[in-house]
Amino acid sequence: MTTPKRTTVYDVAREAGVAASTVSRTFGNPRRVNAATRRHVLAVAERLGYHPNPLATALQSGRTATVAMLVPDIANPHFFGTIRGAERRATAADITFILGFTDESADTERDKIERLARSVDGFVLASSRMPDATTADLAREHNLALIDREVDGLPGVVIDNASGSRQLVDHLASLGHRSLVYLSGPHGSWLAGERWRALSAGAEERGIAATRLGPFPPQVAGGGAAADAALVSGATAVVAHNDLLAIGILRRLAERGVSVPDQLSVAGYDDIFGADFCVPALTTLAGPQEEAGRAAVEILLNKASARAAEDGPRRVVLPSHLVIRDSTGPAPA
Amino acid sequence: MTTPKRTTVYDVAREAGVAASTVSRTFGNPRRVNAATRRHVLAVAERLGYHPNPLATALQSGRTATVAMLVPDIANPHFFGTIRGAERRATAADITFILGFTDESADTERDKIERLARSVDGFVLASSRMPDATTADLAREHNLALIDREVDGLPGVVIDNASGSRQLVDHLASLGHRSLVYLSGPHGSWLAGERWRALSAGAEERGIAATRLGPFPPQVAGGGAAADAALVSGATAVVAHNDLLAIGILRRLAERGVSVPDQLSVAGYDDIFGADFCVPALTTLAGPQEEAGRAAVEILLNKASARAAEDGPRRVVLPSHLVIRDSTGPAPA
DNA sequence: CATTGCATGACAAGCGATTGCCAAATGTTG
DNA sequence: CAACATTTGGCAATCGCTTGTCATGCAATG
Repeated sequence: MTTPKRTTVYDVAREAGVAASTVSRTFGNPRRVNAATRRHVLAVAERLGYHPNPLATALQSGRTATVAMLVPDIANPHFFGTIRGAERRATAADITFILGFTDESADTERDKIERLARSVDGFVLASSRMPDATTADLAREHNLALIDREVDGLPGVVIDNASGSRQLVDHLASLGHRSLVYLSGPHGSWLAGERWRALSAGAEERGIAATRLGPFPPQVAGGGAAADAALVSGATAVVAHNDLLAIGILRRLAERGVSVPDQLSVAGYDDIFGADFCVPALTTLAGPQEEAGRAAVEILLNKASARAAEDGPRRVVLPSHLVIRDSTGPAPA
Repeated sequence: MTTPKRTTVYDVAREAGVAASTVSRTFGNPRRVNAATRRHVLAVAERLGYHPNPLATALQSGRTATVAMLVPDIANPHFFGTIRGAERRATAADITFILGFTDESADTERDKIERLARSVDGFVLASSRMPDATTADLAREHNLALIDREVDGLPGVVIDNASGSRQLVDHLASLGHRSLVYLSGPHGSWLAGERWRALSAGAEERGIAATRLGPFPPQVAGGGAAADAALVSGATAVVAHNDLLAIGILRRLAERGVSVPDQLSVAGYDDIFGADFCVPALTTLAGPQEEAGRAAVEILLNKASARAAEDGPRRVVLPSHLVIRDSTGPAPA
């Protein structure tokens, strides 16, 4: 169970006939040690089964070789890809990956950050629920990379919702729709604001009416109320805040005998697991989720190492693309 | 970004007029310090914004207050619940939660364990792919809790597949099916063996024929081959290794114009996200996923603290229940 | 009132690395 | 061959906290 006695730098040093510092440098700063010596030390280390103790390393150096990712809720398949991308990137760089859920709560988020502060080199905040000011404050003390969220001056990666939403509007417009309704996500959600902004701007351009309803909980369960609200609105197309909500809407519409897309078109965001096999299959805006997670960790890693050429926070915008399936169709006559 | 200077036990000690050890005990061993002193120290700590450095604590004490969970692949929604349950339980106990993916590889799994060994108090291994011997070896040096896997002498939690599979067989038998085929998961999968064992035993009892085909990759993409194989077998009911595979099968059958459940009944395991809204909605064996994750972490925590009353490895068996939906029906005449 | 027993708190030695500084060894150059 | 520039390796302090050991002061006991 518990290890009796681990081999340390000293064991290796003694066995190899060098100083402990040399062993340390062999691992952490190889160019400071002679190639031959290095090889020898590594061989001895190998033979003794030595691995540097990450805690001791972190304590002294301040580098923990660990990043933490905070996600609102794992119940949303949307985050799978992002989580996986982040984990993969971290692992590839020999970085330990900590995952936490914030239950959609800004307080929990903040709390977890404080709690983990000393144990990690940085945080990936996915769809953070914290207000701008709080986030900016935290960024002063911690290394942050945001996903799907923009805060002035902070680095991060977003999936291009603006142009994606335009595509969505164009798609609907081309099908003859003259009015659409956006069923909004959580109140404080940056993404919801962003999407609505793009949607309404696009709608105006195309000369079609756009209204916003909500907020609705961005879950399948939120679909009931959302669908009913959409029906009352009289619009011929609904754009849901995300696929979870859209799927819930499809269900409710089926229950109420509203035919999709004949009577009403429905679209979502994220292209989550299941979006292709619900009925009808969902038209949705897809983005490179995994890439987003990867890029966010990348940002963290870069900031940690070369803080050179830092001409501003690193911002990454990833392209989105519209996946047209069966839930959208010509506007009813 | 980087903290300039953190407050330490010494700062607090000086400010509070006590020894550093007293401050330390105030946090780690409260009963060793006078209530009044304790209150005072805590107040000072609060005022100074002091939090013990988890790394330093871990380095000295050997307790890291961290657990790691290793999961084959996050692409399978099946694991969401388990991950979430584990994270919740850990967080509730003020334990940091590390998540890693093993890509269905025993080597990766083993490697990650070695790598994290010093940084965590224990591992939750979900659907571990490692052979029994390896697992037992590792358990000698590390604190393990298995999920959905049984290895002699090791603690863990499983969802009762045996009785669940019986329920499944009974359900099919009662619908008049006289032959079923099990489309098996990965070759080395303990779960696959377990399910087949229970399925075939149950089938024999009910006097119906059971065959096993595969292995198939336990993913939606594996469904094509699986469905075709099932059709050739001539059985009237197929039981897929998991819902992912089952959903893939449903798709393929739809493509081929085979009507489910009229011509063929299909069932899966796990009751994953989407199992209720695929077409037809999937009959599947559901289990308390979240509870499993929670229980596994619990085991780890108990082992770490009270290693008393240890009359054997702790084993938890969680009940499963059959969710009957539309993908199973009367056997064709 | 002297004695014994406890509960507290202080000291100091680690836990296992990293790293600034300096000395020795090596190689280069005139 | 002397003089100097570079490497390379070693010493020792340090990161922030835990914990065994021991001294102290107090209350309880006879």
